[in-house]
Amino acid sequence: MQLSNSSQYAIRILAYMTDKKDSPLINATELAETLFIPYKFLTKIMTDLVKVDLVESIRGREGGFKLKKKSSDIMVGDILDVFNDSIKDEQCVLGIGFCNGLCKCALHDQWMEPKLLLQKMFRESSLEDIAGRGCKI
Amino acid sequence: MQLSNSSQYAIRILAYMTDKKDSPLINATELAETLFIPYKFLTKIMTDLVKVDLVESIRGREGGFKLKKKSSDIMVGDILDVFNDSIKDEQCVLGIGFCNGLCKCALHDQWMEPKLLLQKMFRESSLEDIAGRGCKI
DNA sequence: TGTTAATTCTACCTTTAAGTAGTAATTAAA
DNA sequence: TTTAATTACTACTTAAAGGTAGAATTAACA
Ligand code: SF4
Ligand code: SF4
Repeated sequence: MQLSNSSQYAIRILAYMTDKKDSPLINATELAETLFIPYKFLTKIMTDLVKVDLVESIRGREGGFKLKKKSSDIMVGDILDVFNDSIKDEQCVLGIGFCNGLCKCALHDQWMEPKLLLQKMFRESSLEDIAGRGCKI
Repeated sequence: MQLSNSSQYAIRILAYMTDKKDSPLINATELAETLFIPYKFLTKIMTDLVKVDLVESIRGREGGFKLKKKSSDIMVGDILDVFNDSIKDEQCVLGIGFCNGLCKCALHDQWMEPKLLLQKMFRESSLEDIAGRGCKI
C-alpha cells in the first residue's frame, strides 16, 4: 500500500523544480545531489518525464531540465500515470476480481470511500499545491 | 497502491475457510484448486498463517487446516500484519520522510483522511464480515 | 574546430517478491 | 506395521523493481 520509488522520486523532483522555477534550467547533478536520489536512476526517471512531456530537456553543455507546463497545470495524478501507479476505477484493495456489482464483499463499499478520496487528491493536487512552503520535500 | 499477492491470497483463503467453518478440516489441495492459488505457494502461506496462530494445522493423513479463532475475532488487519502490508500511522503516501509535524506538504492533511478510513476498515472488518454471502471471493 | 559539460541510449547488475521442486516429518487408516 | 495422505522444511528458479556502468549524442564556448 505505497507508491513505487519511481513515483515518489518523480514527485520530489518535480516539486523541487517547481520551487526553483525562476532558474531557467536545472541539471541532473543538482537534482540528484539535492534530493539524494542516485544519479543514474534519476536520469532514467527524467527521460521518462521528458517522454510524456511533463519536462523539457535541453541537451549539451549548459543544458538541463525545466517544466514544460505551468506547475499549477501538472497534477500529482499525471505523475503517477507515468509509472503506472495511479488508482484505477475498477481497482480493488483486495485485488481479487471474482466479484462484480451484483456480488461484492463487505469491504467493497468501505473501500469506495478512501479510494475516491485518494483519486480526488491525486487528480486535484497540482505541483504548485504541494511544492515549497519553506520545507524540503 | 495495492496489497501484495500474499495478503490477497491469505484474505481469500481465510474468507473461504470462514464460509466452510462447518467442515472440520480443509486441506491444502482443496484450497489451491478452489481458489486458483498455486499449490506450493499456498502451502507456504498456510505455514505463515499457522505460525501466527490464525490457523491451526493437523498434520498427517486426514489432516488439514482450520481457523484457530472465531471468524468474527480475526480482523483483516491481523492478516495484513503477517505480510507487512498494513498501514503504519507514520506512513506517508509519498513515502518521503523529510517532513514532520511542523513542516508538511499540502497532501499531508488530505492523506490523513483516506489513511484513517483504510486503517479503520482493516482494523474493524472481521472475516465474518467479508466472507461468503453466496459470492465466491 | 576541438574540448567540455550536459542529456540519452543500451545493456547490465542487484534485490525483493513470487512461484516451484523435492524431501522430510507426521499420522490415520488399511 | 506398512502405506497413503497430509503438512513442514530447505533450497532453488523466475519475474519485476530498483539501481548502475559506459558509451553515444548534443551543443555551448574557447
Ligand atoms: S467486492 Fe470486495 S473483493 Fe470484490 S472488488 Fe469489491 S472490495 Fe474487492
Ligand atoms: S508532509 Fe507530505 S510528504 Fe510529508 S508525510 Fe505528509 S504527505 Fe508525506
